Amino acid sequence: MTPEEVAATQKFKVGEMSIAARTPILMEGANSAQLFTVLSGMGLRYKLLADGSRQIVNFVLPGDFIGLQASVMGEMAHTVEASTDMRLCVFDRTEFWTFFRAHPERAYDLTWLAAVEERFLGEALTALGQRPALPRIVWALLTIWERARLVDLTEGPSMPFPWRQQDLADALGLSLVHTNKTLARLRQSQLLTLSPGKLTVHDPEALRRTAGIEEVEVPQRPIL
Amino acid sequence: MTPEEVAATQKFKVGEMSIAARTPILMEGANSAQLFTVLSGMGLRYKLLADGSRQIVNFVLPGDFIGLQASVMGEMAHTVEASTDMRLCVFDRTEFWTFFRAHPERAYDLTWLAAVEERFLGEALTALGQRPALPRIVWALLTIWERARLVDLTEGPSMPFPWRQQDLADALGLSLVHTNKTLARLRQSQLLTLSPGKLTVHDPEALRRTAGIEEVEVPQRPIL
DNA sequence: CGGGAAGTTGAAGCCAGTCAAGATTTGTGG
DNA sequence: CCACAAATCTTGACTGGCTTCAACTTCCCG
Repeated sequence: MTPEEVAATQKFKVGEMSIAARTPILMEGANSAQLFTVLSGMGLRYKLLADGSRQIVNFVLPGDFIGLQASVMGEMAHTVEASTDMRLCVFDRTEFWTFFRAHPERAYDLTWLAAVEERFLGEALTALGQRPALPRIVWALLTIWERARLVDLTEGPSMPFPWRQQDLADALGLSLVHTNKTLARLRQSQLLTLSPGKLTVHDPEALRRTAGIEEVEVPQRPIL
Repeated sequence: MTPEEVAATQKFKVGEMSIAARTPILMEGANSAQLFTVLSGMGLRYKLLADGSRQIVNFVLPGDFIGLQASVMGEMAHTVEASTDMRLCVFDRTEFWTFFRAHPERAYDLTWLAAVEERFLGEALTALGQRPALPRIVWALLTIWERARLVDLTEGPSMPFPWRQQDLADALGLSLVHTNKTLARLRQSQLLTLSPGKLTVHDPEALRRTAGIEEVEVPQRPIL
């Protein structure tokens, strides 16, 4: 961005906002007047079904954009919830589109962000549809870990992991019990350790090989 | 669109193109100079894995937009292939962005299309992650059927279905055998008939109930 | 220190995968 | 127009990865 663009973007930032852990940010079906960029903290996107089951659609990290669906389609297709305390950059929806009409490059970035999410969901779908439990879990954790690296959340091989095993299970379409047992196997193989609050990836290369994963490529993306 | 907008859009249409059934339109990893809107015919989006398995990411119907990922991220994350003969409206990528800078409303539409795809993939992920085989198949077929209705491909309760059972299986993460047996059960229950080339939905309401699906809502979306 | 949430582990059962063979349809060359 | 081959669909039998059920342990936090 040029300095002028940054200034213009700043002008449309309504403010910042703190959210406590375990609090919903946007609910499924909501048509919020606000949009957010995550400044810090982590969260979850999920859908709830009538029978009480839950599908976690993605994990939310700093830099993520929240509320695009509501802006463009009129309502969110999933709920977004804070897993840790979060700080959000708040934009106003109406101003937002005014801003975009004036800055087509930002519209391009927005489309880019949507395309990145689409791409990720395609990969997630492939993991759920085609991979057995162990490679599926490896794929998910490696992907989160790579994303965390890009936003500097890692300390060497480790990163904060504020999610429960139940969350991971709900993301991957596995039962909690099987998820737990598979994580135990991974821990014993010394390739990866998931302990409460912390994920450590000891050998990404070996993990990729044992799980038959070609590569975990997190695409470059713009930040608003 | 206003008449002027239609005219401007027409100007950036490079031409039309016919594609034979079973021909790839855009390959995974490709960075095409062209974008397409489907005028007629049906296709598939899919990803291939190293072990030879295949995940079908979506079914392609008239009105669908192809090539957004390559435009914005530099490469396609999946392959798009024609299942029937198709006619495509061709746009040039470079001109395209020029056009969009001049017409922000079209940029809005593009983002909308990306958001619709993101929403669909979230629902597909939920189906694969949370639903057993029978409701999963019902969800997929009802969704395709509703989409087909919106573009007037249905004749009463029926629609052309150019895909094999193997395609459906690869879309839903099920084996061909189990897909076949589940389809047989649905046929016997008189709710739905899938025969080669033709899908007939006899009782959408009852299907939704037996499959525990709240509603199949295909969001409104712009067409370029 | 007590209670609730999260993590762990074992046992039993089932949904869906795999293997295998046959039936049906489609396409094609003689 | 027929005959053969290839692709797709169908069905049965067996197997196994994952789910469910259940109990126990560990970790927090008030």
